[in-house]
Amino acid sequence: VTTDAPQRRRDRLRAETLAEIRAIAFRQVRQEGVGSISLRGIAREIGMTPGALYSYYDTRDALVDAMIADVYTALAERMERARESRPATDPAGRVLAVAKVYRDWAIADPEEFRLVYGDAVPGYRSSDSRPAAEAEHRACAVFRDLVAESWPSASSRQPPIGWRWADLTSDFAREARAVHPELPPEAIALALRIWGRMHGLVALEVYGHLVPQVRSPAKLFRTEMLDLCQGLGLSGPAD
Amino acid sequence: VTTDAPQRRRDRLRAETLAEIRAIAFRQVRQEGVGSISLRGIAREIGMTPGALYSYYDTRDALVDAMIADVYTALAERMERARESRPATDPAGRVLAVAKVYRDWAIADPEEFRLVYGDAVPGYRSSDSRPAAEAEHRACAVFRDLVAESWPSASSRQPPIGWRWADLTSDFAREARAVHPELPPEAIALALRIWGRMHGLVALEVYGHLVPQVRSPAKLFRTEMLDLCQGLGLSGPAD
DNA sequence: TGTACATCAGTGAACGCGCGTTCACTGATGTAC
DNA sequence: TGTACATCAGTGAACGCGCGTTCACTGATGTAC
Repeated sequence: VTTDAPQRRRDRLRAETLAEIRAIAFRQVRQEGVGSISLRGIAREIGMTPGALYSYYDTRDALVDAMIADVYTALAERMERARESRPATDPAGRVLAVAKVYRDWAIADPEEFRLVYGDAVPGYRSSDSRPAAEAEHRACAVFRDLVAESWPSASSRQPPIGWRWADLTSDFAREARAVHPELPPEAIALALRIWGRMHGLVALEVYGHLVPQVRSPAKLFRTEMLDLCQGLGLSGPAD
Repeated sequence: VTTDAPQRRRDRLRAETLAEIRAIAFRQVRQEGVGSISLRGIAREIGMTPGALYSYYDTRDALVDAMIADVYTALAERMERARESRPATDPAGRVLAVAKVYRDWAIADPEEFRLVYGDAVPGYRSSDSRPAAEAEHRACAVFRDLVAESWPSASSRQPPIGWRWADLTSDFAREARAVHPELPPEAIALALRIWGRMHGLVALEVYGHLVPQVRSPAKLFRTEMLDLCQGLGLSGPAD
């Protein structure tokens, strides 16, 4: 046991440093904005030489990737928990809970929102970071599950546009059919539409486009989400 | 007449150079992305010294301001024309026409979309550019007018959340009441919600978040817009 | 317990880069008599 | 028509800046006998 304790000590220190780098990077993003993530800035704040960071992240974009994955994963988890915070017998409550988490997250930390859903960093190109893709996948799954619960009442209210499985990407369609064999492609399209609907007002707000018009964006968002539930044929949340 | 012709010649040349600067800036935005607008890059391409640009724009941000105003104004005009491309007796057609213009514009030139609705440029802070604010105002007015035409059928379908004029900014509320005295604050909130609804899927698409899921984002968008019309109590467009 | 060696976190200095902005200037274009 | 002057577009060089990244190195931490 004692033989590998020292080894573990180094590992632990390394993990701590990694966490510290990320923490400082996040603080900078929150304070300076997403446009000013820089290794040199982080190095300065952590009290390290810029070069030293390269034993932790191969490149600046790798760090950004990791940050995006972190943020997106945390969001997906919160969305999952939000959905489960209401009983399955209260589908409207579930929709509203997820919506609230989505907006609260974005408004509490707009720069994190920008990191995930905006331009990220000047030179940065996404590089198909696997963890970020997985987080997005989980978030989508939440919308899909919400639809599954609402489908009994929502199905009859869909616009008259036929959807085929081929309209979705094959991976996405395959998994949807595996998890919810009872759902038609229209339902999956609906899930994406719900996502878009939550996203729209939040994106406008984060980028400052609602400020000149509305005093209470939260109320606007809630109105929109109640309208959404209505359109799904759900009665109001069981509050 | 001949006395000020030479004066005019210089003015004309100056105006041409101004236009050329902007044109090149736009080309760079479209090709290199919104993150790489730089005076030096423009100077290089136009065949000028960087310093020379300072007799045309006081600062880099002034140029960005002007570009945003240009783009946003063009969008607003297209939206206005789209609305008027259908008769007032076809409110659904008008909504769909505006929606189509909004998405087509964004997809044809994603970088212009980013310029207006995204992070713009790294160091850039908006500086409350008047022309851009006016363009946004015009775009909002289009949504407001769409609602005015749909309100007879839409009013009874609003979610049960009371809106007061005080929930809107005073300028915005004042003008809305002047132009459409018959509309309640709920209608104005609805206009903003419609904007958000068009914006959501488009923003997700532009930033690459629909690619992994859906093969035909255009169809998804159209489905959503038909659902929107349905929710407004409008019958299908008179096609 | 003590010594010889291996690992590895972090240093310090340098590389080349592109950026926004300023400023004294040149030389062509236009103006006034 | 011709000359002296004013305007003004654009030059060229420099300023200071911060960035990502590389690399030979030091010195502490851990390992093996």
